[in-house]
This record gives sequence, C-alpha cells and structure tokens, in this order.
Amino acid sequence: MSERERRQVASDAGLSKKRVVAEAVRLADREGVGELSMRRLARALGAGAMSLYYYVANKEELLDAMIDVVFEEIELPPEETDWQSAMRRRAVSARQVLARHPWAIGLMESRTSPGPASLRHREAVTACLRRAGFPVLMATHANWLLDSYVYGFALQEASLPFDAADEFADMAEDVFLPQLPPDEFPYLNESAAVLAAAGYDPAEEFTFGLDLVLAALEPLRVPT
Amino acid sequence: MSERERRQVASDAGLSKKRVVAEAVRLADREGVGELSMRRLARALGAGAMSLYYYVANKEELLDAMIDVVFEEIELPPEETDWQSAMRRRAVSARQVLARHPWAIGLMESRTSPGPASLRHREAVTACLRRAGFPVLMATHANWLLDSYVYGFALQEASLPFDAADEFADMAEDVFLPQLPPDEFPYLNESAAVLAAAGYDPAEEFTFGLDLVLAALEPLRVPT
DNA sequence: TCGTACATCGTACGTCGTACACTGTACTAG
DNA sequence: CTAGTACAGTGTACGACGTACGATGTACGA
Repeated sequence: MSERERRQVASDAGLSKKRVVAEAVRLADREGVGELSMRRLARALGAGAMSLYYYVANKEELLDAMIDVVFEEIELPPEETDWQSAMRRRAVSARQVLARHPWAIGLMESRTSPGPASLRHREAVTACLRRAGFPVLMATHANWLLDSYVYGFALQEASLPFDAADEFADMAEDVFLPQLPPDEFPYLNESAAVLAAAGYDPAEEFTFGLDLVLAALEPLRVPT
Repeated sequence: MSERERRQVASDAGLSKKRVVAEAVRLADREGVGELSMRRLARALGAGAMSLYYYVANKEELLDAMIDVVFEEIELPPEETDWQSAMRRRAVSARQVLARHPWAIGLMESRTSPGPASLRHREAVTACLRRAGFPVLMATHANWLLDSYVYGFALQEASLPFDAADEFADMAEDVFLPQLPPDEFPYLNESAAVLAAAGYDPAEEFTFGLDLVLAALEPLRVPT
C-alpha cells in the first residue's frame, strides 16, 4: 500500500476527493450553499485553499460531486415488492434526503450532465417500472411524473419558512396572517386558519399526493 | 408632473425599480443568473453600480423582485370555465414562463417569503379550487400536488442539456448513448433508443402528466 | 543518488457585494 | 430670493471570492 493510498483511506489526516466533497456537503447543510467557498471549505479541512484543486478541477466539479453524493443517499427501489410499494419507498427516501440537503435542489437546475449515482438511480427506477409491466413510453411518463412530484415537493418544502410541523402553528399566526389582508386574500386566510388549527406535517402532505400519483399511474401498466 | 415622476415613467433615461428589475431579468435570461452582478446590471443600464442601491436595498431584494416579476407573467386561472380547464391553462402558462426564466426555479429554494404576485397567484388558484367544490384541506392537497408537479417538471426541464424537441435526437445519439454502457444501463438504453426514434417534446410530456394529476384530483371534490 | 510524480501551499489578479462619503439638482418654506 | 432639504446618482475602498501560476517538500523507482 503506497503512501498515497494510505492517505486516501485515512480519516483524520490527508485529503482525498471523498473527504473534500463530504466536508463540502456538511458545510452546505449547516450554513447553506451560499456560504460554501473554497477558502472556508479548506479551513474546515485544515488545509490551504489551493490544496483542494488537487482533487477537484474547479468549484463546478465540486458541486457536481456534491449532487452525486446526495443521489447516493437516496434508497433504490427494493426489488422484492410490488411496484407501488417500491416507488413509494424510494420517493419517501428521496424527499427525506432532499429535505436534509435543501441546497441540492437549487443546484440541479444549473448543472446539466447527470453523475453516475444519478444514472444508477434512474436505471433502477426504470427497471422497476418496466418489470411491473409499463411499456417503454409509459415508463418514461411515469418517471417524469414521479420525479417532478418529488423534486417539486422538495423545492416547495425547502422554501417554507419553518422547519418542523410543530413550528407551523406559531409561524401561521405570527407571520402569515398579519401579511394577508382578509379582504384581499379570503381563501388564503381560510386555509391558514384551518391548517393552523389542524396542524401541518410535510411528510403526510407528501405521501397523500404521492399515493394519488401512484394510483393514477396504475392504469398505464400492462399487468404481467 | 414632477421631474421625479417624469423620470419614473420615461423609458430611455432615469432609473426606477421597475427598470432595474426588468433589466436584471433580461440579463439573467440571456446570460444566466450566475452572470448577473450589480456592476454588470448597472453597466447594462448605463449607470454606476452604486446607483442601483437607491432602488434596491441589496442584491437579495433584487432577486426577490425578479421572482415576483416571473410570477406576474404566469396566467391566473380563468374564472369562466370548469376547474380542470382553468388549472390546465395556468399550469401550462407556468411551465412556459419557467422555461423562459429557468433561473427562477433555482432561486425559489433560497428565498422564503413570497412576494405579492406570488400571493395573488396562490389566492386565485385556491379560489378556483374552493369554488369547484374542493373542501379546504383537499384544496390544500391539490395546491401542493399541482405546484409540485409544475415546479418539479420545470426543474427537470431546465436541467436538460438541450433546448428544443428537435435537438433531442442528435443529443441522444451524441451524448447519452456513448455514456451509457448497455450492460450496466439496459433500461436507460432502451428508453433512449425509443425516444430518439419517436422524438420528444417537453410540452407534450408536461400535459400528459398534468392530465393524469387533474383526473386524480377530481374525486377529492364535492360537486356543487 | 537522482529524477520524477505526488501533495500542498503562498502569492497575486480580477471580480464580487456593498459601506461610506460625496456630489449636483429640484423643490419648498420663509 | 434664499436657505435648507430631499432626491438621484457617483467614486472610492474593503474584505471576500474563484483560481492561474509557480514554488515547495516529500516519497519512491531506477
């Protein structure tokens, strides 16, 4: 084992692409992607700024690698169950992961070529759908619909001004309602009032819409 | 009419918040939001960089205002038709607008408080759903599902490496297939092959999923 | 022992957002 | 008519950014 290899494995000393990207993800999670700079990242790793460029060609490549790490965290659809359960599991996992790394959503828009983890993920999802009896074109439609829902939901969730369900009630009273003149926004007031009373949980909201989508896709399938 | 008012209206001379924000949107459309800097924006307006700060507190506020301009461009659901047609119209409009301003999607993630146009939009959509007989909670679900689909689709569309339907075939052959070893990604290869042959149009893909979603929402309604 | 590849760093350049102090002009009050 | 004030815009400067470039020391094969 060469010195180089030893360092790539070591966790407490010596840099590596893995370590650099992992720390970048941690930093973005903690402080937001806007606060992620090469200098700050290097400081967090106890290194000089320019050392990072040995492992990453430029910041763009670092961001691409970060996105791929996020995709790696998303569960692949399990193969042993029916397609709806499999898709539900992977969608729920995707939402959780994207809620953990909200910066990832905003990053996707700007980078065009998918990383290896993203490709593996899409292959697994397509495989699941095809094996469940979706014709090629219908599998494509299902892929777009499901991914649109997952990403769009995560995007909306990321732009909510509160973090957990129990913060919603306070938030609704303190922030939303005062901003919404009842005569101009009667329906939004109605909504806010009902939601503040009933409580609000993004996870439940997600599965509700997800199940609607899954049920809507069922007829596109040619049962095997 | 005071000199100040004259200037706010004039289009060729004198700045105004409207003009500043409009030029910022144009710049972001043309060159991407990453290329939008206060200095470049000022140069495009024939002004000094610091002049912009008379109309905008800081860059964050500029970005918020840009997002609100985008929401203003989206058609509100028409009131004279059935709810599905109304929702379809506004969803199609939203997708078109977001395709025209792809940077807007990535921006939404980071800013939490909705602007006035965004609120007006949401109010109109909620009103349409409530009047169509959706109970309050079901209208909320419908709102989330529809917006998730629209935003998520726009997000995916923005990260496509080609711009129009007719570019897809070339793109598929030149870029996708060489990157996808058939033994590792059999299903993605199958997909790419079929899509390259059949052609691919994002607008059609969008309405396909949209109609599925609308149909899935119908049963949540209590017919009036 | 020497050369080469590896891993890291310091310096420097141009650009960024924006704080601050400054101008000139238009309008208003006395 | 004048003095003061609000408006609209500017120039300079500071600290942070991404990164090109070149220098450094160290490990290892010849």
